[in-house]
Parts: sequence; structure tokens; C-alpha cells
Amino acid sequence: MRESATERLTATAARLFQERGLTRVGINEIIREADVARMSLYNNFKSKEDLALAAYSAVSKNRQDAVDAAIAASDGPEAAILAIFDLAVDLASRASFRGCAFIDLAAHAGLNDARLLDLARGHKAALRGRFSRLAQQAGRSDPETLARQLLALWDGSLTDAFIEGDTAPISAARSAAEHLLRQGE
Amino acid sequence: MRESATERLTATAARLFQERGLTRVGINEIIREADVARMSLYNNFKSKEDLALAAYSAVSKNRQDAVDAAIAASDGPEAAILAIFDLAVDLASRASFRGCAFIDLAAHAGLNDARLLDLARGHKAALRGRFSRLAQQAGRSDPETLARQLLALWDGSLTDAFIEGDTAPISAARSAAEHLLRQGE
DNA sequence: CGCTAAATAGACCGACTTGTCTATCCGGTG
DNA sequence: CACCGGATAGACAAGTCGGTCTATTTAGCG
Repeated sequence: MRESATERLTATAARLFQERGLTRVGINEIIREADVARMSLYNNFKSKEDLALAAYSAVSKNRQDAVDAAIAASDGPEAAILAIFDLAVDLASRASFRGCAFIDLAAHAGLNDARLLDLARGHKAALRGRFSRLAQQAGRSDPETLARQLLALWDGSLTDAFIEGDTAPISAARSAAEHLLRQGE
Repeated sequence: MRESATERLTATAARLFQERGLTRVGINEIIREADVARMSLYNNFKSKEDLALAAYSAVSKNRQDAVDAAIAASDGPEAAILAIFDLAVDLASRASFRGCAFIDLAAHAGLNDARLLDLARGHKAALRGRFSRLAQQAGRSDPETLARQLLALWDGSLTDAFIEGDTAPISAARSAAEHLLRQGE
């Protein structure tokens, strides 16, 4: 037996929301792609926003796991930070890449559903927290500021990579991160 | 006599689109706020996207003028670059701030209308071009890379400032720009 | 087999969207 | 005053959206 309707719905919604954003994907398309009846969606989720909450949570968890794996595979905090930027290149190299899904989510969900905005905030805070921890392990005196700088480089370079259709902004951001790491050690 | 319908429509659309984004503002709201009849909109613009094109073009021009004014008022290219980041603080301090309007535009218009995506691309390229010129004036050997780094810091910090609801990311980005300027002079 | 409970397809609803059409009104000009 | 072109309000069309409901089929199980 194949995976449950809930799993198929969550996975399909996660994929479509990443590819085109929350508001540009309707439930008709989701249930068609997930091969699930309309009522099966509403039997498993109270609303589209509840489904979105589950889908984006799964995406967030996957991203954080990938970041943690990259950190674990790296030799020291500085290398780990650069390895995280290498992940961004992977993300942006996918054909369907359209910028960070959580930026789009925050821009879109802000006014309607506080839960979705909180999820986007939490995702960014989680990444920033990892940067901060690594900066602290690298012996930085002000790890929070460095973490904010690295997060801005991450978010901005992913955004610019989408707008330009090229990964050059991410490479540049990675080298900026190297400079910042060398600066105040 | 007050300003023309075209001017009122463009100004109103520019304001609303900045506040809430292209797709979250309908023409009904625009014509109501602009105090213009429905048909007056369609007599002056072929479609909502044509109005959006005019509105976002005006916003882009205003932003570029503000950047140029900040550059002109600065003492040297390094100071000019930092002055541009001070502009970001002003932008993000407005109560209605919801991140860079052109990032939202690019994310949203990408699939529907190539003209709007090109406008967003052009806006980012214009800012990047100014960073590049300043970097060159500062005697940098690789002004393009520095320009990309500064643009990523700009876009990322504006985005993070919106998501966090605080201007701290911009201050951090500004100090990162200072570091980058000191680094490879 | 027969029963039950769940999953299904699809009609349907109300709200909302952009865009068109029509009928009216207002202001400037001869 | 009479006229006329442009602006007006608002009905309307055609489509999409999220969500509900019903009638039917399917699947599990004693």
C-alpha cells in the first residue's frame, strides 16, 4: 500500500509551494497531483492554511537537517559556515528554484495567518541560531552580529540568484562570508 | 484642479503595491483610493499589469533618485556606500514596510508577465551598478564581486528586517559592508 | 457472504477577481 | 441656452478560489 493521503498531501503541497509559492497553488492542483479526493484533504486538514502549515514545517525541518548534516561533516566552525553557503548553491541550482520559500511565505502570509508568519520567522531564527552557535565556537566576541550578517548574505544571495537566474550572487556571498570570518577572529 | 487621473492612479497603485504587494491589492481598492471611476482606469491603462508597470517604474525611479542623492551628498565612495545602507534603515523604519517591493514583485510576477520581472531585474541591476561604480571609484580590483556582496547584504537585510520586525539586520549589514570595504582596498 | 466505515468523484456555494458595457451626468465651448 | 465629449457609477460577464455536501464506490473484516 502506498503512503497515506496525509503524507501524499503534505509532500505534494511542500513541493508545489516551494516551486510556485503558497498563493499561486490552489487546492484543486494539490489534490490532483497528490491523487486524493477533495474531501480527503478536508478530512485530514481543517483548511488550506493548516495543510500549508504542515507542508512548510516539513520543508523547514528538511532544510535544517541538511544544514546540520553539513555542519557535522565539516572540520571546524569556519568550514561549517562556508559549507552552509555551499548548500545554497545546491538549492539555487535546481531548475524550479524561485528564491527562499520562507521569504515568499512571510511576504504573503503576514496579514492573513499569524501561524504561517511565525513559522517563517522560526525558520529564519533557526538558521540564524546555527550561524550564531558556529560563530561562538569560532571564538567570536559578537556572534549575534556575525550571525545576522551571514543570514543577510544567505537570504540576499538566494534572492538575487533567483532574480538574476544565476548562482554568481551566492559565490560572491560565500567569499564575503570568508572575509567576515577572517576579519574579527 | 487636482492632478490627473493617470497620476492619481499611478501614485495610489505605487503606494498600495509597496504596502501589500501586487497581488494582494485589487483594482477595486485602487480606484476607490484614487477616487477614480473604473473605466477611467481602463481608458488610461490597458490592464492592471500595465498600471503596475507604471507604478513600479515610478517607485524604482524614486528609489534610484534617493540613492543618487545620498551618493552625491557623501564624501567619497566608501562613505556613499554606507550612506546607501542608511537609506535602508529609513525604508525599513516606515510602519508599512514589508520588505523590498521588487523582491515581492519578482517572486510574484515571474510566471505571468515578463515585463514586470524585467522591471524587477532592472531595478536590482541598477542598484548593483551603482555599488559597482562606487567600488571602482574606491579603487577595488574586483568591483563586480563587491557589488554583488553589497547587493546581497542590502536585499537580505531588508528582508530580514521585515521578517523580524526590527532594523537590527540592517545595522549588522552596514557594519559588514564596512568590513568588506576595509578588507580588500 | 454481508455489513460497516472510509474514501471517492463531482456538483455546488458564496465570495472574490479582472475586465466590459451601458446609461447618466457634468463641464467647457459656441 | 444647447450641445457634446469625457468622466462617472454601477450592473454585469466570466473565471478562480476555498470550502461544503451528497451520493456512490471501495475496502476491511467477522
